[in-house]
Amino acid sequence: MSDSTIYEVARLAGVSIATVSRALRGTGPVSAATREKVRRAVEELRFTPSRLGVSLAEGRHAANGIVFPDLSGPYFGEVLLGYEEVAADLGRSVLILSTRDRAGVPETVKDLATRVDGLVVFGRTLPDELLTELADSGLPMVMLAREAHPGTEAVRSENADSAEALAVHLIAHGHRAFALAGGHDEGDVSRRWTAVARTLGHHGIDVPRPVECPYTVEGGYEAGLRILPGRKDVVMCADDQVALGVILAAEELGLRVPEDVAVTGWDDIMAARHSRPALTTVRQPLRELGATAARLLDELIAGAEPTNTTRVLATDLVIRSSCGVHPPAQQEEP
Amino acid sequence: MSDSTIYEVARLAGVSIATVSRALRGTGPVSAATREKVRRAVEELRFTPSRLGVSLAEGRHAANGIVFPDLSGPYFGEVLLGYEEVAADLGRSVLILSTRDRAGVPETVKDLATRVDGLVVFGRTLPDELLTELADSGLPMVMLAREAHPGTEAVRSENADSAEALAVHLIAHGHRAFALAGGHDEGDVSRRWTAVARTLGHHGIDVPRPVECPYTVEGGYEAGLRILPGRKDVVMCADDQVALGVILAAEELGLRVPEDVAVTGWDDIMAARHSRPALTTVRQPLRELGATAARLLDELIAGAEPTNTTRVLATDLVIRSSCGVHPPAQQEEP
DNA sequence: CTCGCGTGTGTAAGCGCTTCCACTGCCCGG
DNA sequence: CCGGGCAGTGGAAGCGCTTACACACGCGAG
Repeated sequence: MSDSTIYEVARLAGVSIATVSRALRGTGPVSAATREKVRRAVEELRFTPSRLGVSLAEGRHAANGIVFPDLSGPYFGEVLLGYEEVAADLGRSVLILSTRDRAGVPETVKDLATRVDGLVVFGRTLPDELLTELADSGLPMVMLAREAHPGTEAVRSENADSAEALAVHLIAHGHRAFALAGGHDEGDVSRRWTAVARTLGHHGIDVPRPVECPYTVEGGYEAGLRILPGRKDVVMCADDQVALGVILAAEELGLRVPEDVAVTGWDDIMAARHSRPALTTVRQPLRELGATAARLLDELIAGAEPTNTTRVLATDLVIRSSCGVHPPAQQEEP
Repeated sequence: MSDSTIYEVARLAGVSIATVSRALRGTGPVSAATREKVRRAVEELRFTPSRLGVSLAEGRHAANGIVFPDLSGPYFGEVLLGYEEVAADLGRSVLILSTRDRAGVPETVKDLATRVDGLVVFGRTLPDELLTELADSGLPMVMLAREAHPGTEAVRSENADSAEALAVHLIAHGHRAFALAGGHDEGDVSRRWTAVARTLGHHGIDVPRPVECPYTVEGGYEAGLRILPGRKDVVMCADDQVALGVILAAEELGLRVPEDVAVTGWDDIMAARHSRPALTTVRQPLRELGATAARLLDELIAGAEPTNTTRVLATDLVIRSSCGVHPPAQQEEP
């Protein structure tokens, strides 16, 4: 971009750069005649102020960052969508960083931090020391899908109550032999499994140990192959992708869902609605999660003090057919 | 971010800022003792160079932008994933901009352009004049999922041959009454429909006019309700989401897929594999599309001259059950 | 006829960095 | 014993902008 600079505009308009700046931003008084001269010069040179110069002088970037572990699957895309939308409305650009397993993440994140006015960080994407270091440096930060770290805000969706409601529904179906698919040390999921365990306990049902697996269809498939030969009534999965994988495994093993084994997911991704059997799951307000994070971050950037508080967004239990047979009236449109 | 500056590091280390810079970047000679003093000062102050200062001095941003119409649905997320991955490996940050229907897009894009070294633009997201203006200003640009605009590179996936292969397959199934769901003025899709029309023509089959609809499940559902009462054998859809919607509409109308009507998609999103019937579709290498764009852009930024060339990536015809009944051997794992 | 003030404009000081250029020692070959 | 060269370092310009401050001018009030 060999763009023209404010100096060339000033020269062409026959004024000083200060006047050009004032005319363009509407700060300070500028006579109508001058304003017009500047306007013409800007047009002729196709001048757009360099963001670098502006940011350096203003001391702000007008940009936000967001850090997530991976962009695959529908989950992060949806959240990002809500985030970008609000950020754009607030006049801020969005920088994304997907950490995956990549090495050198701390350096990359610190570099990102010098490009933005604030950062949204997903779940356990970054080590706690790094979060502390960033927060201590005064960088506004919002945590997503986890509890607030000291010096930040946070937003996640509800876990325990929904998990309990789902478990209760499954018990009402008559299911007694439960299995859990998907690792459990991560914040959100462990919260759900804890609630499920409590509920099962209340009903005198054996509490299974979660079978760890990656949160992908393949991961669910592998987990399903390990779990299903154990003659379970129902497999509760950490998310919808895992559930889809478990259903695939069930098919492979000649088991019918939900007649032989029920399966539930979490998130309500698009495929959950279209799969057969359609997936019983818990809908998270993904876009709203992103949008809320963007708004919280904006408040912090505007100067609000971090409250170390976690907002909790409500979820919806979505009953479809994968959890057992329902009387028609009870079923949602598939 | 009240970060420390290179001046504070220099003072603490007892050297000049020039030396600090050289020590940190490894340009120019620095004695081991000095290097160590600088290292310690950097550590103590937790110094990370301001990207703003670096970029302004270097005259480059080490960042790429990407502009797409919308982030909803799996399509863009996957492409973005491939793009971000390669960009990150090349040491570049990624700025995203989703235009949606928002007003003031040209201004926003121009602002974005001053934050990056190069831009990837999706399909027909931006008006041609704007593309020309950006290209003329010397901004390296890569077009995605469309033909190259003058002064740019482009990458898309193959359309005509795959569309023909799909049509041939459907004809072999015995289908004769074709319908097309999904608008057709957009580049990629119109290319496919043209190829389908040619193929049908060769076989003496009536060429239907595409029924316009948004590329969403809802759009497909609406289109399906309009199309299906017309007693068609097969509905070819602009993408998988539309196809899923048409299947929903078929169900609503009491039609069985594929026995009463066959349905095909395009893209091979996750839901295509898990829906029942599983969707016959054409797999686009979405991540590879993004990755290729990132690499092309990097070459342009490195100084390569734009060739106005369009790379075409190969697709895969994915035969599943929504297009008709196959002998078991012919079917892909669902 | 002044003084004071508001309007309109220019000058210049940063913002945080990179890098060209100049300078100081010191070592080594002649 | 001397000059050339080089390792090591600092000074300062410059990247493109915003804005505090200074200044000039014209006007109405005293």
